[in-house]
Amino acid sequence: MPEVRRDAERTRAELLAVATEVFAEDGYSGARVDEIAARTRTTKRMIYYYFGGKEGLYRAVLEEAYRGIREAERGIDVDHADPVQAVRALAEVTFDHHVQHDAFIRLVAIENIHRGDFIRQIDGLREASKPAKDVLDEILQRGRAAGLFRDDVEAIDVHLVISAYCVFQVANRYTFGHLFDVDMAEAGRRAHLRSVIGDVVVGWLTSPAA
Amino acid sequence: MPEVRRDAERTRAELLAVATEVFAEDGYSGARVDEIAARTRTTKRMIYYYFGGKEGLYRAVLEEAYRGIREAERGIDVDHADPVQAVRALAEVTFDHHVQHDAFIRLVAIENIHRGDFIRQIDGLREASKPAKDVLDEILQRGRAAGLFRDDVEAIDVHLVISAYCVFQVANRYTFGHLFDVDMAEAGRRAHLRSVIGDVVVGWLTSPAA
Amino acid sequence: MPEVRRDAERTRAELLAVATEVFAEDGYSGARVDEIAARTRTTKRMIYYYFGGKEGLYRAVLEEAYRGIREAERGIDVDHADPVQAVRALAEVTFDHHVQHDAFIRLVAIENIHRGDFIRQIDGLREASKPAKDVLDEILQRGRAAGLFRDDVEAIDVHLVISAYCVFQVANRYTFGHLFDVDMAEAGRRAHLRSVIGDVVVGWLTSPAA
Amino acid sequence: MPEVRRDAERTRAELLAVATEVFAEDGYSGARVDEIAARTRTTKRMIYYYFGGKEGLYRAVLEEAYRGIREAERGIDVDHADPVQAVRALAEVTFDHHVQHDAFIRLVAIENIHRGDFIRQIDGLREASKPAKDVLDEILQRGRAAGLFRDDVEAIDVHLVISAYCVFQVANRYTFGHLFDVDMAEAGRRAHLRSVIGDVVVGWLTSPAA
DNA sequence: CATGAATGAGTTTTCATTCAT
DNA sequence: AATGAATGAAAACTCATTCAT
Repeated sequence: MPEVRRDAERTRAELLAVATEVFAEDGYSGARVDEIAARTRTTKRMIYYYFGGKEGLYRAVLEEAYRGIREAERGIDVDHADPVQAVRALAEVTFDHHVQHDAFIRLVAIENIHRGDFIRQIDGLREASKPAKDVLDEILQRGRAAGLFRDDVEAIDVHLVISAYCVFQVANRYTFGHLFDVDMAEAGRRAHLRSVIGDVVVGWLTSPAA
Repeated sequence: MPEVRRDAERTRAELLAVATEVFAEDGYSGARVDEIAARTRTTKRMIYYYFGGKEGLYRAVLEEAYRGIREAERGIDVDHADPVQAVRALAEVTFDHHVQHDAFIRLVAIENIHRGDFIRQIDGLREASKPAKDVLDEILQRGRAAGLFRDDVEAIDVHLVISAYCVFQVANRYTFGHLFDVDMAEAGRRAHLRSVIGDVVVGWLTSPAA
Repeated sequence: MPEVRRDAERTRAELLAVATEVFAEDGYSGARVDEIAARTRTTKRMIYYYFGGKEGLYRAVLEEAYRGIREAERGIDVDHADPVQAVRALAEVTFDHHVQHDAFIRLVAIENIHRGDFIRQIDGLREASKPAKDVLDEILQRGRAAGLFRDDVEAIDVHLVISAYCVFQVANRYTFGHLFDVDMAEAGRRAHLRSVIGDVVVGWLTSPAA
Repeated sequence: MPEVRRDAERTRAELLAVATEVFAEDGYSGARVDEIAARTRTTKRMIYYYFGGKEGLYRAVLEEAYRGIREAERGIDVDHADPVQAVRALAEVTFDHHVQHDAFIRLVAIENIHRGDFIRQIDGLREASKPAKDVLDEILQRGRAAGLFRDDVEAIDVHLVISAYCVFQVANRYTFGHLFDVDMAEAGRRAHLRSVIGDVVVGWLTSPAA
């Protein structure tokens, strides 16, 4: 394996890692190509060499971030026999996952500000997102079959409820925290927040259908 | 009545209105002072005259936006005798409210990217946010007293669940919609989404305490 | 006497006083019309009304400052019978005068940066400057007649030596003080500096002609 | 030897040279970044690249100017055996030096208008200024030892007297020249002015102590 | 692959001055 | 005589990108 090649990979990876931080921190427009390069062992020129420019770098960051997240999600395994326990565990694990991936959530918020213009250009992302829903699907089916869950709720809706809660509690913690004078990141409060989403989903799913 | 004074107000207001649009559209860094001025009957110079600069203008936009939203919220009135009906109505009205104030939600997302640096500098916002929680408080108390609601849930948590759902469904609709191939803004889907948050909250609150 | 007229005078005088401070502080280019107006009870518009603009105001400031200084100088009276005592007294009084009129000296420095462009436009200044030399002339004549002073020194040269020393010690005190690590404005140092110029002039004048 | 590197030096040096002229001519506030760039083979952008901004450029100009002057001063050599001749020569050489460095003196005046704010930020300037005093110290000591000079005069005071005269005669020549109707730069006048400072210092130092 | 220098178009900000009343 | 609002030209500064080596 040519060592040059390896350096190239390393350079690319370093650029990507730093760019992820900077874009997550300052947004697309707020991020500075100069700053990204400066935090690296390489020079600005390499951004153009490897990624074609600022936009290409941002796209690469977004893609890499989604891939990393999906990878991490695959590690999530919720094989409780009891569907109620399973869905609560899934909610909690999702919660933890979001807390741990603050930078990713910021990138997603930024991408939404841009109306998803860049994410649409990334291939294969949709496929990678399927498993998230499939796991839920399976739990819901078991729950319904056991007469534990109401039968008018679809996996995508449950996923939406869980995602919304988990994302919001990280992404909007500054404004929400300020307005209601709570520190959303403080340990005790976090534990409480974590328990709430489980209660919400279980309470909802186990209530009688409308 | 001095007409001069009124022109000043008009200039200021126009600047603020246009700036709200532009900041919501492009973010703080992405917004261009030139563009804001160009969409106005005045010149760039007036931004500095009235707001001191780009940052001052952004701050004024944020403040004005929050004030407008709180004002609108005060119009929300949910006086159902039945607590269950009341909380569902509140969730749905909140949902509608968010759908209607897309620009505001974008501003809030932008402000969270900036870690709430500017919102903290605006006085009196916290006070204005209190009513939102108070309305819920009252409904919950009635629900608990009637033995309809579980008694281990606080108003702030309900508010969080509702807000998270309503905000997410607007703010993250581009990425979520893309990944799961749904148009979050399409009428039928919107109606469904609207009914879900009611189900979630009612199901949760009427389920047995943990 | 119409009161309006009096207010006008007061406004003009206030503008002039503030402008003197600001120009002396920041130089011609560095001074801000807005700042001058803001420190006044009137508005910017009055600067244009009374002085035609920034330049006119500066010219008025310069003229007024020179007039004030010449006025003050006329109060200087050195009628010692002894020419040696007289010239020393004059040097010391001049020293004190400069120390007291820091702002004026700054204005003169500023005007010299502008190569005296504005001072040349002020009429009658030359006439007002004559007395300064005349006083010296008289002392020198008495000193020469008494055989105390060398006879190859002219009043203008003595005036130059005294002025140079007195002005420099005020005007250049920041750079000179910094480079040689002394505080030129400290009381003890000031007293010493004051005595030096007397020694210099007396020593020079009483030394044998070349 | 990389020619690229040399271009960088050339660009920097050219910028500095032109900036020196422009700042000396128009003062800090009066100088225009655009004008400096225009007189150069590079663009305005390079000022920010190399000096960070207008202020950084001004600071660099000031530092460079002082260094150049001190360098030139080191060339001044006054090794007359006779202390009287030596001190007169020093005064005259200093006079010539000031006449030749008009731009530097203007910069110093400008810096004093700014109360020495920038000079204080330049390291090592104090050290570089020491030799000026040391040369005088040595001459004075020899003069006192030979019984030629009064023994109550310190080197710093002599330096002040000489500097004040030489600087004033250049820096304030416009106002002084106008008020007393003399052309301070005319050759005959210059020669006379030059002889005066020698007379002053020698007369002073050789006069009896107070 | 790598790098420091350079660039031009754009972006924010400032300022003396004038207008309408 | 006075005032707040408004202006346009100019000034400082920034940024993504490219060049020469």
